[in-house]
Amino acid sequence: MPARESRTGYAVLGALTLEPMSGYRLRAVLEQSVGHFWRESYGQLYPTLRRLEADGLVATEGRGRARVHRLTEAGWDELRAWLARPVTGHEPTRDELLLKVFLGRHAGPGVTAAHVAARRRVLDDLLTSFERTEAEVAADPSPDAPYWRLTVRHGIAMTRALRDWCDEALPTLEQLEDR
Amino acid sequence: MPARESRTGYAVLGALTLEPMSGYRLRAVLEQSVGHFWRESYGQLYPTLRRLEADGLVATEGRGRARVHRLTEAGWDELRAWLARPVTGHEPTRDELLLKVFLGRHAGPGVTAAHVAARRRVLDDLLTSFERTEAEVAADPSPDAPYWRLTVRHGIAMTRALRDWCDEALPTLEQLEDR
DNA sequence: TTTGCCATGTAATTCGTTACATGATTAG
DNA sequence: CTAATCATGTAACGAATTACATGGCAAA
Repeated sequence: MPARESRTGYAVLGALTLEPMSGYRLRAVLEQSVGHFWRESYGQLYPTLRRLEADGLVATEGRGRARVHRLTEAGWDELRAWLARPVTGHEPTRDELLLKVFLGRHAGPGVTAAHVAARRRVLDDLLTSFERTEAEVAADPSPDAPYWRLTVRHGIAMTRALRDWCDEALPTLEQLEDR
Repeated sequence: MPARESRTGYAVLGALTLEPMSGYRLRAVLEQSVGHFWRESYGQLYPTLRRLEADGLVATEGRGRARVHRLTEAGWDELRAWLARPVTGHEPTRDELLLKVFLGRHAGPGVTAAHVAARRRVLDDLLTSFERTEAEVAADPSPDAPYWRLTVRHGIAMTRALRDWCDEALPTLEQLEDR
């Protein structure tokens, strides 16, 4: 049994607070807005939409290109109830890079450092991307924008910390291999 | 199809580099050493051990309380080959707290701040625990210890960054609700 | 002798991705 | 007309957790 009830359902309900939209659009919106800490695939999305509709939390209107899903009153209630519930779990995410660092002594010379360097390389780009996003959100007059901004700042903080860790770890690794 | 080949198998092989041990002990060792970024349950562990043995990567010796699993030469080779392969994926972990923050405007007053405060509360304890661990690892003469230490420092860096983010987010949230 | 830890495992269930398959609509 | 995008979905697969079930051994 999974520790978590269907979180995908709540991500969907959450995205539909923005406006009614198609499943396809939903995926794109999720990717652009919460993509840096939450990702959904079609294989999850469509079955979830049907389940939500069966439960009366989402209603589907129109057909063809004009087909959209929207939150029902029950959907809003369910979402608000979920928002009020304590955050469950705090599960450590499995980090493959860290596992390889942990076992680094058994790797060939330079191998682990290369992994860290590879990770390091993407972080600056990620950071500028976050910073551009923050500027956009800061200029967004939507009443949601301040909340969105907090999540972006979270991304910035974590990315910076990770970058600094890489910069600290790389010399250490090189030094370890001098022997 | 999962993006990742069985990472559990490599975690098991990795833990067995320390010494031959039972599945039960394996679980405990994993929890204590890499538990902050990697967690395995018995439901994964035992089937994985059998699979590894069937593949000739692990050999099982003794029986009863004296039963232990150890790495074979093939197991060492497989582990080293995996260590050398680039880290796959960089998947953003689904963060339920962030999703609730993102949707914070739709929550009742104080609700989102309470979630952040709850998270904040555990971080100091976590941090002191990490710092104690770091001191232990720093004093550990094992040739593995410097690598272990890097992963602990990663935990410290991330925890501090998260704590600082909470401290920044809380006043913002309170201010948002003044309206 | 009974409590607790060591030890191994299974069953049910959910989560989630990837690859595949199909078709409508729209812009060039 | 044709390529790209919008749109919906299914099938196969594997990862992973939780709860359950069982038993030996050792110490108090």
